[in-house]
Amino acid sequence: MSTPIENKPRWERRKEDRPQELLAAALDLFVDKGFAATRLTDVAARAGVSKGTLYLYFTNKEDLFKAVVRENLLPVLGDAEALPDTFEGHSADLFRNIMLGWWQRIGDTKLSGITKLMMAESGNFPELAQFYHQEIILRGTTMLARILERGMARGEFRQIDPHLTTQAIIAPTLMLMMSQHAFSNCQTKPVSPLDYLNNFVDLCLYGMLRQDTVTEPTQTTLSC
Amino acid sequence: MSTPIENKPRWERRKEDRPQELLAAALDLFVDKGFAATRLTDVAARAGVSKGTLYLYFTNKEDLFKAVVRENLLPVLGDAEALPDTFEGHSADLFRNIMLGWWQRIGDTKLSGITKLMMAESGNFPELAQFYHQEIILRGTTMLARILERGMARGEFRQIDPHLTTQAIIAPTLMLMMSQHAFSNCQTKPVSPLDYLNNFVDLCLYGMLRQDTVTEPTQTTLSC
DNA sequence: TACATTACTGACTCCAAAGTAAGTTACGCA
DNA sequence: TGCGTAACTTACTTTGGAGTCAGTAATGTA
Repeated sequence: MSTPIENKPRWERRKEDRPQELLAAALDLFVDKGFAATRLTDVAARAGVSKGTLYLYFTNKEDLFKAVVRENLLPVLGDAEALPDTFEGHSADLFRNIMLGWWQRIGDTKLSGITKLMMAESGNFPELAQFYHQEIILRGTTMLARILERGMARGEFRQIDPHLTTQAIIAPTLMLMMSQHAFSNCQTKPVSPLDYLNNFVDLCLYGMLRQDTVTEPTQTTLSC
Repeated sequence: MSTPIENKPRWERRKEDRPQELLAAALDLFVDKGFAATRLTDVAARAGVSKGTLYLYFTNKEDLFKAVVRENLLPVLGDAEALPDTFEGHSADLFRNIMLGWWQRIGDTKLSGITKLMMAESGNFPELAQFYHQEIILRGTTMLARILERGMARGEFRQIDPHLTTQAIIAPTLMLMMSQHAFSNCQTKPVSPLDYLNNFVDLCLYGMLRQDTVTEPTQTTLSC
């Protein structure tokens, strides 16, 4: 209980690790409270350093914020994009694979908080929003659209509008990420993300109508 | 061009209208910048009054914020909830009606911004988040679930999990609302919300699979 | 037209958090 | 073991916006 002779220094020099630790702490707080409501003192404290140290590695609050978004997202790029090219098999399976893999790699990670963050702050940081839109949203939609086109080309999917449908598919995934970080106190019966995703994939593939009563949709909205 | 003799007073007494005008101004700025980044001076200026006037009608910033959310949402409640009881016809039509009506009455309105706002600030205002979750999200999901159950009861929809599917349907609607207020500079090709919604309704009803190849899903996820 | 009332203004205080810089301590190296 | 460097701390200054209040002017009333 009592502290014996402590030879431990009051603090250590860890120049290499500080940035990452500060970024991780900042991500947590930004996601939780938003950009403006986050205090840099708290970020520093969570990273186990003082505020002054933070300013050794980041020039100001905005710089820190941008670094949080960029540094966390860049490592993720490109992994998922290869899969559609090499996959052999029914497009429905490819589709389900991609959705669940996405969840595993990104959604079920601290990274999911960035989505909520960007949604909230995109108006205040236009160029950063541009970056996010270009590097994340656009890449995701493009990859999905290629899967839909693959399915149509192989006669496995009916003729659908790839652009609109992609948007419709991305949306619940983004929502799922965000709902991990919002209304967390309110969820009377929290939905299991995996159940949710699987159910959504079924909905996309099979629709809601009974098979024996189904007719092809009129597709008044196929506008491209 | 030159101002002639001006008898107009420098300001008017409009006790009755001020609150609404202040709320409208606050909604715009809160949605745009978030709670913390919004300056009350700007809110007052946008409403055409000085900051002091704002404090005549609202006790502080948080009070204004709560009023923005509550006052804007309460008038909307209850309208849509009656429809499913009286509707006669195929559940697919009822479903499409509800979705498009919802968009018309709420989504395509300034109210849609509140969704983004609550998503971003729910962590900072727990009781308000509770209110929103209870009075908006829960009501919406309940109504939708009843439509799904109606469809299943009448043999028009296949057996699906009402809870999960409802969540899956609500999500894109919420996203659509939010995307009206985020990344507005980035949309290279902005999607028409109505096209998007119609396409999504088709996706929900008919799925993606070709009808001649379709088989009933395994429904591994029907867990309730 | 003078007066009373009160909606409204705007300059003020105050505080919290961003940002700074002088001082302190860990630690590599002779 | 002592010295020099620089990673880190702490106490400081600055800034910006929330909240206040004494004063001003619009409007109803006699």
